[in-house]
Amino acid sequence: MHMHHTDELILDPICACTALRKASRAVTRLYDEALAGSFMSIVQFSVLRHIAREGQPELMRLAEKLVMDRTTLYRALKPLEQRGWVALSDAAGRAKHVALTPAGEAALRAATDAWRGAQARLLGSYGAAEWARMQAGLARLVALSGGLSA
Amino acid sequence: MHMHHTDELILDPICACTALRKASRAVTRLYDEALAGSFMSIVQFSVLRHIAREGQPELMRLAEKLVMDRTTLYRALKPLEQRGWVALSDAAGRAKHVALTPAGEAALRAATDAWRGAQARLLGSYGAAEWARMQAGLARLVALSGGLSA
DNA sequence: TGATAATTGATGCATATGCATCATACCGAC
DNA sequence: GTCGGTATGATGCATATGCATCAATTATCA
Repeated sequence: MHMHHTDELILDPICACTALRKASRAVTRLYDEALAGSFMSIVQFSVLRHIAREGQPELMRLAEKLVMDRTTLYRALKPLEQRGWVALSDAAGRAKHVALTPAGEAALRAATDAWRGAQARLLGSYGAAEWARMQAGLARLVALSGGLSA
Repeated sequence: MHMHHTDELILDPICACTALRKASRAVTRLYDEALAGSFMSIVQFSVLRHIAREGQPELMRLAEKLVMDRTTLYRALKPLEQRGWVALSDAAGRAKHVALTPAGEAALRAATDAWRGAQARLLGSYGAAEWARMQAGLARLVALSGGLSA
């Protein structure tokens, strides 16, 4: 049997992070395709949806919920603000809040149909029960990672 | 009970893509921290590891294995090439191959220790058996997404 | 063989991602 | 009230991500 001279490098098991990132990329592609007609990415959809869910969250609180770096969120909000989908409070010196505008609500509502289609297709194939377990596992990974890194 | 006027937007279940991306970000942070001393990110580690595993893969083949867009991989390789960790064949007109250089092998070997630590910490907390199931599910999501999107 | 299709690499564009850093504002201890 | 620590937002930097597009090359088939 042929052996590479780097074989000792590949005896370790699959990288958990890499496996997650691969799945994340593959599924992101699927959802982005579904949302293309709604003129937003799944990332933007996710941000809008979290804002809708939270009401008028502080930026930091929103970043935590999204498991995003602060600065990543701040800049992700800019195109949404430019399109008039979200509005930032500029309370001087205090934590800013972000809220959906009516246009943002309309955009989110319209995109939700496309999103629901992608979600149904994927989870219909994957299996709802299996997905429930996966979802719980993913949430646990987030919690664990927070504890292990911070 | 207080109701937001956007309540009808948030009745849908959790977004599978968003859940994956959150976990991906959280775990990426963990692994990037662990690899910081090795002067590479988990993405770069992942690319190097796949090259080691494949030998001298064609760029396209490598991108598929990594579930990456072609162009993302091409550009991810540039800093690795500049550091002398990988070498690209420039066979005129034909598919290029990429291979680890001795320096690349050394860097990968050195980083593998740090990686193994992060992996052990995370999976030790998460549970090896549960992780095996998660890993199988992630692979299935990749396969399903490929089928559903292409 | 010659036209056409598929593959591959490269680049422009836009956004995503997170770290380090800075400035400001807030808060708690004293 | 002041000082020091913390929280928050902003920005520079580097890389990640993927789409659209173009050029060149290879494969296919009539």
